[in-house]
Amino acid sequence: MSDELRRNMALFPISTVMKLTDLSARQIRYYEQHGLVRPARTKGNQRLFSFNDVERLLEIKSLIEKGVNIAGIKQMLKPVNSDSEEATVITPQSEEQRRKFADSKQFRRLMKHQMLTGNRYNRTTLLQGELARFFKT
DNA sequence: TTTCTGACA
DNA sequence: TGTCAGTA
Repeated sequence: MSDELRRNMALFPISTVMKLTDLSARQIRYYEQHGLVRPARTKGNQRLFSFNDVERLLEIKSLIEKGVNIAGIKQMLKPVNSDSEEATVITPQSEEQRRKFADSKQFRRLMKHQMLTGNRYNRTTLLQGELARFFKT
């Protein structure tokens, strides 16, 4: 399984993303409305976020904290699809499979990998810190 | 129980 | 952005 694929796997429900990003569900949905992120959906219409989505949300968060408005962020984070989403939107395996995976050893490895590796630009990402915090407590 | 959309403040 | 309503 390629890194690209792993980063684009839709795995987290909004509750997990809230903890990871420290954003409210209201904010996350609001940013989605404005096209800042494109989480996948389950058959039940529930949002499923990927590592890429979470990372994007963290970038958005930092930008908001710096006083940048939605319009400004839209221009800075333009390509919502070109280099990541859509083409790879992995899918929502069945709910059972997803939940099972989210608690598996493989998942732990994935998380660890994300913490150590970071994104494809070999740059330390905000997500790494969030991930570490998420697993310590 | 959790999440979703829409709406009001 | 928070929060409430009515669903799925």
